Amino acid sequence: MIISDNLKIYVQKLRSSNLRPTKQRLKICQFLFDREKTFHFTVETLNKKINKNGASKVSLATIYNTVEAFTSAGYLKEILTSKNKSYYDTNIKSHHHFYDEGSKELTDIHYSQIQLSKVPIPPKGKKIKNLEVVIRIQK
Amino acid sequence: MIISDNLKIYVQKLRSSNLRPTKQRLKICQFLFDREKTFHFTVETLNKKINKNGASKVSLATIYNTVEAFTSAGYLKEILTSKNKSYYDTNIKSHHHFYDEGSKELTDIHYSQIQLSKVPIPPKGKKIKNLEVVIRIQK
DNA sequence: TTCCAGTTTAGAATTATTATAAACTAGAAA
DNA sequence: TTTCTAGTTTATAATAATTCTAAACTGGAA
Ligand SMILES: [Mn+2]
Ligand SMILES: [Mn+2]
Ligand SMILES: [Zn+2]
Ligand SMILES: [Zn+2]
Repeated sequence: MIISDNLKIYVQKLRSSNLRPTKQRLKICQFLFDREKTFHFTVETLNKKINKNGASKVSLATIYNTVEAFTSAGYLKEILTSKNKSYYDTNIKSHHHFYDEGSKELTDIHYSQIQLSKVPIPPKGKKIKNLEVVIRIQK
Repeated sequence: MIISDNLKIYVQKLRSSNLRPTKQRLKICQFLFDREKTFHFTVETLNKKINKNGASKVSLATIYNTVEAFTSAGYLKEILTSKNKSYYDTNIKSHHHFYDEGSKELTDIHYSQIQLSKVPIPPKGKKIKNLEVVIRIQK
């Protein structure tokens, strides 16, 4: 079901995340990366979608492990915005978000849409790891 | 142990949060608000400190309930920065933070220390609820 | 083809948080 | 003051997200 060009890319992504290309992991890759547009998800939604139509099942543990490995390797971005649940993003370019507190959905804000004209210097010996803004919105 | 001036303030804070001034809640107030400087905490650290030296105990449920009520009433600010735990701030003025991923500690950034010279318009029918920046730092 | 380190998986464990329900109490009213 | 009751406290159970475990399974090197 995976066209061979993409297969190579997925195998490469897995290998460089220190993961062997198994059929479960390739199924996850296909769902995450075989798309025109990037998207946001939680482990809960990913698990439901991956295991929707019968065929073979992928365990929740494998989904957690793979998402975690891809996040460490930089193929997914984790977005901390919600009290009890982690969100992930297949858009790994640095960018900002709206977070709708009603629908609990994230929307991308292109990096150039926010300009920080003044940023403080971090404490001695510390470096800025990440400066992405989450703007909370509601009705 | 609570000087009477502060007592009045605490009773007022509790009443306006729709809470009766009980001795457990006053103990929490004293710990949170009887200080020169504001500070950041988690429910876990607050519970430990409140119940450190013997005397009378305050249950974890009461701590959760009181913190939640003060947050809704605007006497505490909740800061979502960590995957599995909520942080709270007794500094309720709008301001930004450094979050140290090593020590897991928050540091205030005065509101004027960050200047956003360009901010996107929220989607139709939505308003910006909050625009406070968390800058992740590490060694 | 063999073989084993790496993998998958179901289920248990952990952690933060929220809910429950019985015993207690603040404070209004008698 | 005493009574009375709605609100409160508390221990404990329940829930939800996440992480761990250990036994069965398999990718791929040799
Ligand atoms: Mn939680
Ligand atoms: Mn959790
Ligand atoms: Zn995004
Ligand atoms: Zn602060």
